[in-house]
Amino acid sequence: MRADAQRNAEKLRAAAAELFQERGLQVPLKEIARRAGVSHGTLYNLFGTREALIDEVVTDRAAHLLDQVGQQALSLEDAWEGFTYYVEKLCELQATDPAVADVVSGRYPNAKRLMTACARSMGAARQIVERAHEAGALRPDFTNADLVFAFAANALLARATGEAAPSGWRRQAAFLLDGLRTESSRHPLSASQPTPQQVHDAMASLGDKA
Amino acid sequence: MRADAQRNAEKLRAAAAELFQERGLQVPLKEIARRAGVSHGTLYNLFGTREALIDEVVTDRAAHLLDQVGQQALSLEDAWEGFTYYVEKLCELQATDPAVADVVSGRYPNAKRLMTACARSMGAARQIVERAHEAGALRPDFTNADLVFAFAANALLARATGEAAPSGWRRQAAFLLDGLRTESSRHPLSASQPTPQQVHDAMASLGDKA
DNA sequence: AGTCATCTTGACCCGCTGGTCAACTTACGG
DNA sequence: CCGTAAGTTGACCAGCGGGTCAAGATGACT
Repeated sequence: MRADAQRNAEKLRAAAAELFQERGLQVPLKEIARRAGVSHGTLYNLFGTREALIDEVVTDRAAHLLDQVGQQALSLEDAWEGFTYYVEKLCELQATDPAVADVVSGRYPNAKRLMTACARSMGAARQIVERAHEAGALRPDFTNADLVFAFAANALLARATGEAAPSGWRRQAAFLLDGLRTESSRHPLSASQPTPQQVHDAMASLGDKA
Repeated sequence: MRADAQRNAEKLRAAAAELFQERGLQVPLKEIARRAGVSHGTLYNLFGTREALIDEVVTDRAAHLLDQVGQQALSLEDAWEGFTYYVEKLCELQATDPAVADVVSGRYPNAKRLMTACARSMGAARQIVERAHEAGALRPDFTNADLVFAFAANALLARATGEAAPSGWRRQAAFLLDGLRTESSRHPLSASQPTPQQVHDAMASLGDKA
């Protein structure tokens, strides 16, 4: 690789990192090129696809953040505290950082490294939910899939209302958490669980409409 | 107005009603014209703006549905039952009918009749929340603004995951409701209320991104 | 310095949206 | 039945996004 190409790749990575973080993973590639000060042709040249760029620029940071939150949650003595910490922190991360929100919502199936990081994070979530169940703190009918939907809802709400009402999502998250304690499960759910396939499809299509 | 124009207007209204209901209020106007079997020029001719078309085609049905849910909720003896009925039904309406979801989310400020219907519905919501508060069933720190955000979250989630997991939103709504009972308010909220201005801005910008 | 592979550029393609308007067609009253 | 006002049409404008590629520029090696 020639030195100028190297430099341009670096400029593009920097611009992409900024824009992804500011506006999410769907920012126009041409805009990234513009901010980097190179032609968009060069971007296509050096990275080929959006996914490749994401994988180089977002994956490590996102994986690090997600791992950190998961581990911190598991390191807390109390299982319920760990669970609330996890939910709150992750919601905050989503609200703060659109790139992470998009990662959590799990589209971009072609970004391989990203997907593995995402899977690892899901594992942590499963552990955290399980531990809370075992401690008898989390209502038993709350599943991992429900958590995924909750994060999806939070991501969408935070993105849609984030600028106008920066902590709108926060109260919703708090209300939800209060509804997830064991004591609340007196009132049985009427809606049945979605299948794993449904969860997967739902997440994959998160960004398609609206 | 000439008879053929009348007929075309009718065809356009019918097509618009269908498409709005199927896909929400942002469907391309050209697509409405296509389904109606007329040129898009004619649509602009007869209605001028999207808002005008919405006002003619959506307002009455949406207003009727919203009023009905509100009145039904208030007619229930038990204040808490009324509240849950209202939340559940309205969430269901949003999930079932993208047009109504868009109405509830309150964009399209130029559709005058729609906005007044929307305001009336907000009034009913306020009553329902108040009554639940007075009955001591609803946690005291839950406000009207929170309800608006909850509906926004539900609309976004239902639209994003509706096809893949048609009742994903339902469980979220159920968990939320369980968190809204008075007993749950032991755990005080840390996030402060959004200002009315924030709520307004947040709703106005709901459809802009993502 | 000269040469050639590598790299960059920006014009160009596609499809999608909203929106306008001159030229054509048609309904309807006299 | 015919003239004219009313209505319709589709080509056209502009803007957005993704994506390609021939032509030109430039880094690097001899």
